[in-house]
Amino acid sequence: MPATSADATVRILAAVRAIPRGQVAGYGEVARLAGLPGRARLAAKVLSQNEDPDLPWHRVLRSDGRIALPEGSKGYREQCRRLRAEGVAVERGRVRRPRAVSDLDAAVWGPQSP
DNA sequence: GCGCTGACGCGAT
DNA sequence: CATCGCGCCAGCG
Repeated sequence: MPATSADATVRILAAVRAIPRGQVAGYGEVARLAGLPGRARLAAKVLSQNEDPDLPWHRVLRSDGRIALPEGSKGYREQCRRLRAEGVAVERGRVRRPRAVSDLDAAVWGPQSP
């Protein structure tokens, strides 16, 4: 577990960066992959504060596949746009999961990591 | 130290 | 399948 909130932030950002292009993950998933089970809200907070344009924050959604940002907001439209640009199908503010997120475990922890 | 707030999650209805 | 309610965790005034 992270000793400081700064560590947690770094871990969460790392987990987000680990999401493969064209795939999506829930806030809870991201937090879990970051080694912070149950801190979905923290993951959301971190993303809301983030300013890095290279960070694939748009690949993070609610557990039900719904876009978390308020519909019609700037960020909402931006997220839709970026997702579609990656070939992700977005319908009625929701994302059709192209694939399972289970692959992320290997992407983050590695195939041989405990 | 306390209460409010939020880019959340999940079971119940 | 769409909603509602309650629980959770951190940040902030």
